[in-house]
Amino acid sequence: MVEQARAQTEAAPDFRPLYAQVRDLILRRVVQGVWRPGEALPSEQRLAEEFGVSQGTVRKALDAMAAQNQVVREQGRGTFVATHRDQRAQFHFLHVLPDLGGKQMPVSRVLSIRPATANREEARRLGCRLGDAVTRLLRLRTIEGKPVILERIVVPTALMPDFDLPIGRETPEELYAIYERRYGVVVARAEEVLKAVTADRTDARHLGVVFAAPLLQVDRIARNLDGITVEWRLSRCDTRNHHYSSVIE
Amino acid sequence: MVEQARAQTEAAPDFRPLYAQVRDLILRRVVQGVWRPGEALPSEQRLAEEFGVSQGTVRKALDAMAAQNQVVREQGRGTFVATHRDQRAQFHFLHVLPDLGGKQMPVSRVLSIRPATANREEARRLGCRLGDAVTRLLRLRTIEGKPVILERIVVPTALMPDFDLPIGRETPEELYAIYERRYGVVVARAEEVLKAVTADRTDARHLGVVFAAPLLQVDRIARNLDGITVEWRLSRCDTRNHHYSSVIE
DNA sequence: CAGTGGTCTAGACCACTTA
DNA sequence: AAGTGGTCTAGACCACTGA
Repeated sequence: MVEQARAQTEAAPDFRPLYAQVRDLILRRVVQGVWRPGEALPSEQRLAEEFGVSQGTVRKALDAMAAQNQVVREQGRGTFVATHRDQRAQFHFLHVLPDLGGKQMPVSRVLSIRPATANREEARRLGCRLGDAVTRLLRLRTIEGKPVILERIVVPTALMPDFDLPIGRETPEELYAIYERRYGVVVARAEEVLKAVTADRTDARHLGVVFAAPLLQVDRIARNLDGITVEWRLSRCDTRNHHYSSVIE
Repeated sequence: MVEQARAQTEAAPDFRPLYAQVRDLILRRVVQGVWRPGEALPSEQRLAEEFGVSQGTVRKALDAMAAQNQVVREQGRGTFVATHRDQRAQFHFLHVLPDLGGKQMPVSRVLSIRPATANREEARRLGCRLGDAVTRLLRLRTIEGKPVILERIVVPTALMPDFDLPIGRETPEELYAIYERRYGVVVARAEEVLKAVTADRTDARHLGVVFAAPLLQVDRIARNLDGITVEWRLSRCDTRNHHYSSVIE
């Protein structure tokens, strides 16, 4: 197995546990698009034969991946590459919910979308160079008819060329599902920084709050399976009737 | 094993996987204080013999518990009941951090502490009856010398009788470590609801912000291993130079 | 029915800690 | 050296899915 790993990854002996090596080999193939989101992986037995390890070792690798939402396992059916086009994943990155009433997907409308070049802050946050091509997006999300979240989104053109969306109309698909379908870019992880801020004129107009009203700001960096930054998103939320939900366990 | 489980839990056949039954048996003993926080559990082999299952099944149960931070496993040493008196656990429930500069434990000072009876809201949040005895606590936390978090904390007297703390002085120990040491109450899980609010007079005075300044409010319900609510905490944070950090993966 | 993942077992060897 | 958890294997049987 170590030999096989070497053959595929370029020398460099690897003394980590076999299951960790197997996990990374599978992950690499997912990143390369050998198996696309939503598709089935080969069975544990086939993977074990291919990698020259026991089925139990493959199982441990896949269980670890399932724990990180990288694959989904279904008894009797198989193991599938995680996808945002899937009910399961819909709410994983959505933490803003109504105070009363259950989970419900917000309705999203694009206010503006246009190509630009990364300013200093965008370059820093996206990990690209100053002046690199990006797409800037302003989006309003409403929950149960009420405007709740105003989002300023920046994506690097290098990863998502010619990114465009219809303006004004309801966007039928989740943004991360669109990244995935159009570009094969899979958001696997996000880091969020939350602060309380005051509404500026733009916030106030779109969210229907008074100027300087308190808003919850969510600053999110989204990364793919490789850890590459694929989006910077700055959301401002009216939390009078909604909240950000977090569980620690 | 199913028979043994029955013998210990009172009839009721259990068709769940063995490892899940083993996990719950171990969890119950931890809740009952058979093994106290920080203490070592018997080895996998001993537990396997006692429960009449294989070592692999006990391992799967303990691995699942370790994944939920209920136990800590150390190669060559043993498996230990999780404790808040432990560097590892210190930051698990602390999500408010300085924007610049690494993690650092806040300094906590009690402003007031007094017994009371649960009002309607407290009873609802704590899951106790209106008028039940509680202890109310007002606490200020400073990070790098700056006041950052003002906390209103309510704990049920039923779980933590005669709860008291010195006022004004720096509290040397974490509150959850105190719950654990004094009462054997282990906080295992918390649900947080975040909103942006405006500072009232009390907030403004203690946090050094102007009246109506935007603050991040963190409303937390803390539960023990059994899911019993052990604390309601309403924190208001000045997020001008600090933030609430959240990772989604 | 064949094929998949889920559970459970038994045993081997390794890495690490403690004495 | 003895005891612990960590890794890896092999094989059995079960529960579930879909043709």
